[in-house]
This record gives sequence, structure tokens and C-alpha cells, in this order.
Amino acid sequence: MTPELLGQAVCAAIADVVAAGNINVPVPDDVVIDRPKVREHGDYATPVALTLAKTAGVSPRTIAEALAQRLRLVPGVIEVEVAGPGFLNFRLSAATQGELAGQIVESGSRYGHGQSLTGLRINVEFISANPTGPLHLGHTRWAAVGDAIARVLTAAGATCAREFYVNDRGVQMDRFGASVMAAAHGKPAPEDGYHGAYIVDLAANIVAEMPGIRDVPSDEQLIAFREAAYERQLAQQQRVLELFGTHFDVWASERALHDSGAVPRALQTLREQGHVYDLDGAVWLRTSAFGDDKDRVLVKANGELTYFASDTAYYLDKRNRGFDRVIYLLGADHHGYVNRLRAVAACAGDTPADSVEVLIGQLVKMMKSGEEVRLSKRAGNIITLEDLVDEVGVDAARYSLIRYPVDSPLTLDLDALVQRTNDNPVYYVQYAHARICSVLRNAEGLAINWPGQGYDAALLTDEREGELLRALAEFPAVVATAAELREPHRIPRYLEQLATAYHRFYDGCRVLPRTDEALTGEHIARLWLCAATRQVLANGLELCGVSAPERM
RNA sequence: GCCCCCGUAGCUCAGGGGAUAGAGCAAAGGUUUCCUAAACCUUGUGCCGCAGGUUCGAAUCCUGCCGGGGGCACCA
Repeated sequence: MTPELLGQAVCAAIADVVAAGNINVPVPDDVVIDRPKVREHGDYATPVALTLAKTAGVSPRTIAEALAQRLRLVPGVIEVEVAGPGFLNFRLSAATQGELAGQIVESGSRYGHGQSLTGLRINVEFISANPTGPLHLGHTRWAAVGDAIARVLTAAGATCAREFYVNDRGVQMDRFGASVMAAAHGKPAPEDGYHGAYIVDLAANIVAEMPGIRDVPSDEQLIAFREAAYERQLAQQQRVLELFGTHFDVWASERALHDSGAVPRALQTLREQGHVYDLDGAVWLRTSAFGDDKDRVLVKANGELTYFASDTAYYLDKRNRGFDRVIYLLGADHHGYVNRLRAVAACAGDTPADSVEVLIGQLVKMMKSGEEVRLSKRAGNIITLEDLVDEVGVDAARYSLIRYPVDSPLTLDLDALVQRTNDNPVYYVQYAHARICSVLRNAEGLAINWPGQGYDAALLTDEREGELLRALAEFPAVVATAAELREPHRIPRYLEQLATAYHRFYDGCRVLPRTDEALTGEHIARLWLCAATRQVLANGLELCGVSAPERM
């Protein structure tokens, strides 16, 4: 029995009590089922009686007693206790808790996946860096977290697209081109240009591949350098992200948005909605009518389209492509955009609360040897995604970026991330997985065909087996909550608890028969438990985009 | 000035209204004749920033203040 099923049993009991006329309350669809911290409070507990007491006008303990009487009859429930002010504490039989291990092994990689977001089409946009340089640490946080969010949403049943918006149009691109061109001629970058060492490398690479480029007239040459540099820089970002395990379904180009006429079409749509007006020669969107501080300019007085105009067109483009909900993941330095993005949706006739979501991520710092790392090998004064991966590897980088809620600033301690100790959670979790794989390999070596033998869950009576089973049972709820709240950090946190439960089990419960021992049903049951745990660790790591090694 | 985020053990941080607030690190000690010791066990630590409020119940929700970080554009 899982906590979900127990919750249903509690609801059914409430319905019974109400039907019997003992109390009069609306019957809830689901109830809170806790795993008590204190062992004396049972395997599971619920405070429903306390919540119901007020509307029922009956004391919590009276309600709890009435419920307990019925719940004691539920198969698998061996004890129901009314405790404290009116908590219901449950104890379940080993057999009923243990069924789960078999179900997990059967479900395989699907275990933990649910239907809570089925039918929802979600667009997750993240990173969206200018193609004018390497991806830095802030981008890297989103590369890990954004991808994990998409994975978790998908696991909850949503249809989810990962999207990267390429700002390949505008002044920054020209400055970028000018900087590379200057470097190609051995000159320093312009004052407002780009400076890192990568600019010089890029210039050298372009000159090598396009020998005549420095001879064309300077205005054409500027464009040629800009385009060549753009192409290479974008390819570099794409390559690095693939290496990092973050795959984008769509690379949306700002230029393409303009070239396709989507921007003027968007302006037209917004005009039809009645929120566009002209003032001082510029064209404005009345975002202030929907919570923005001030109205925003779409077309400048000189006729140029603003970046904001592209943004609005891009939003409409996503909606036209059939997404119910668009999620933006932005750095804290962009939090001022939240209201205007919501206002854009409102101006377009949507309900922002339903169609737009903006997640704001705080900044990331790296520490090494007790000092903040500020200099990059590649990019001068910014730290890049590749710098981090060079230092700690993809798994440790992704895991540690996902492990913390995004709304708190994050400091990565590189010294800890390369350690192979408990101080480094990614190894702790991966080690649990590898350890199980080793046990399963040994079982095979001993020719123990556990999947072919009857699995008797009732044999899993050790306290540590119960704890492990209850940890396994939590996984689907953890995934659903992570998806609902867009909080993927819940996955690693959970995996660490699960790994602890496994290590304790392993420490106290011998899985394989010793050399002089005969194979028993207990060994078989424990192998099923190991296999189930391995599956959940693997499924959880998969949601993080972190590998589940079979050996370490 | 206005807006967003944070404030929990010596350090780094979890804790989406429930019982006695938790992990890791750091400190000290212990566990392996056979499944991976990258593990496990034991020992100590708290005005949950402050003050009010809502609630049967608040670290959690609301308001105000204090402290720290970030942001305000016909820039991109």
C-alpha cells in the first residue's frame, strides 16, 4: 500500500462516517499523509481529524476515533492509533508495504511518472544568450535547471518543448562583429566591444578559413566578420550544451522572426486588441494597463523596432504554435521583465495567470580554495560553462546546480564537488546506484535467478527494509510536486534520502547468501528490494540529466 | 523612491500549516574473517533576523521594521 492508497482509504472512511450521520462535513478528495519523523508515530500519519473538527463542530479526537474504527478494517493496516490532539497514526504490514518493490521493478523507467499535467502543452524557454560569447555561469544554472524542469514536467505528463531564443539581431551583434574584425587586424576591440581571449581565437579561426576576408571593403567586411563569428559562436554554444546534456528542441532566431513578417503581424494583432497607441512619433504598447510600471515602446521614433517588439512577437509566435503555457526562466537581473511579459500576454488577449510563467533564478558564484573564482581561461573576466565542466565534470556540475532552489543565490564549492565523500552528494547518490548494481551482478554470478522466483514481500520485516520501502513509495509524489511547483531541486534532495535509506539497509541486512548459506526467500525478497531501489535512483538521476553509473 | 529575492546549528544549506525544526561538513570516538568503507553507527549544537497578526496549531501564510543581494532605459 502506498501513501496515495492509504489517503484514499482515509477519504473512504470519512465518507462512511458522514454517511452514517456521525459528522457532517464535505468529503475531501485527498488528505495529507505524512511520514512521521518520530518512529512511535507509526509508518504513516494524517492530521485530517484536526482539520475536519472545525467545520464538523466535533472534537478532533472524536472524529479520529470514528475514522480509526473503520480504518482498522482496511486490509494491510495492522494498527491505527489516535494520538495527541487527534492525529491518526498507521502501521502497515510488511506484506502490504512490500508489494511496491515488485510493482516498481515491473514499471521500470515509468515508475514515478504521472498524469497530473497530461494534456498541457508547455514551452520552456531558457538561457537565450546572445550569440556573442561563451555561455557563462548564470546560463549554466539554467542549462541544468531548465532542462530538469522540462524533464520533470514531461514526467508529470505534460508535452514540453525546450526552446532557446537567439538574439541574433541588433547593436550587440554589430559590436561583436566589429570586435572580431578588429582582432583579425591585430587591433584592440572598440571601447563598447567584446574583449575576451575567445574574440582573438574566433578572428584567427575565421581568417584561417576565409583567407580573403581581410581584403574586402570595410563595410562589407564588417558584415562578413559578424556573420562568420555569429555562426561559429552559435555552433560553439550548441556544441557545449549538447556536451552538457541539455538538448533544445527549438532554436528560435530573432532575425527569423523579423524575416518571416511575424513582428509586423504581431503589431497588427495587438492593435486589433486595442492596446497600441502612437505618441511622440513612437508606437507604444499599453502594458501599464496590466500591471507594468509604464508603457513600452514597440517602434522607436526613428522607425526602428525595439527588442521589446521582438519579444511580443515571439510570445505570440509561441502561442500560435499551440502552447498553452509559456515559461520563461530568467536571471535575477531581468526580474524587471516579469510584469511586462505578463502584460504582453494580457495585451494579446490572454489571461497571464494561465498562459505565462516567469521563474527568476538568483546568481551563481564559484569558490575554490576559499576564494571566489573570477577569471576564466577562455573569456577573461567571466566564468564559462566549460570552465565549470572542466573543473568538476558534467554530472557534478548539473547535480549541484539542480540541487538548490533557484530563488536563492548559489555558491559552488569546487573543492567539495570533486571530493569522493559524503560531502559531495552526487557521488553519494551515484555510489548507492553502483553499489546495488554490484550486488545484482554478484547475484548473477551466483546464478541466483531472483526475477524468476516468487517474491514474498512479507519477509521484509526489518525496520530498515520498511524505511527503504516507504522512501521508495514517496517518489511519485516528489516528482508530481517538483513538476507542479517547478522545483526540480526536490528530486536530488529526495534521492539523497533514498540513498541514505539504502545504505542503512545494506549495512544492516545481508542481501546475498554467504558462502556456507543456503538461498532463502529472504535473500530473494531483498534482491527485489535492491532492484526496485536501483530503478528509482536511476529514474531520479535521469530526471536530473545525471548518469547512473553501474560501477564506480 | 519603487520592485524582486534572501535571512534556520560554527560553515554550506533542506524544510510548499502539523506532533520533539533537520542533513552534510567541521570536532571526537567506533564498525569490515564475505555482497563496493565513495558506506554505516554514536556524541554536542539552535531568541528559525525582530515585532505584531491569522489559526486548534506558524520556520512555513499576512503586515510592518532591520540587515544582505539584485533590478529600474525610445539599451540589447
